[in-house]
Amino acid sequence: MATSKKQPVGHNFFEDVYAVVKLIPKGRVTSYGAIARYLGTAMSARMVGWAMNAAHTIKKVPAHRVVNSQGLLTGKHHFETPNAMQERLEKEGVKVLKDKVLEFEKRFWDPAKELE
DNA sequence: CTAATGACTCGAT
DNA sequence: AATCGAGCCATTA
Repeated sequence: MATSKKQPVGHNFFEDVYAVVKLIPKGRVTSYGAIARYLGTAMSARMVGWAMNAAHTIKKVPAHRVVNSQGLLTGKHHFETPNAMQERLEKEGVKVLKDKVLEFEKRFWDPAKELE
């Protein structure tokens, strides 16, 4: 039991990103670059976004809490519906106006600092 | 192997 | 404010 290896998810890279995203407190958001810096030099902001693309397939990651450095919901087009991302954020207490997180700096959750 | 792409970011124009 | 270019690195063709 539980000795199954060769999981379809053989990429550690993605799991690292998922782990951080899952740790984002409810009502908070973070950016791709922040996650990238926390994971290290082997990571780049683009890769985080790329990992999220796979994450949406798995659907176990609160990708709606990840936005770009401007607080814009850049990935909303990758959700089931373009509104899904905003709806979920508002549902958690994060106000979004025109695809942008309000009080982004206050909502911003930096893993490099919070997990320090 | 090379080339192109991407849910990014920053600085310059 | 808007646009462009370069850096970034994994994934795919």
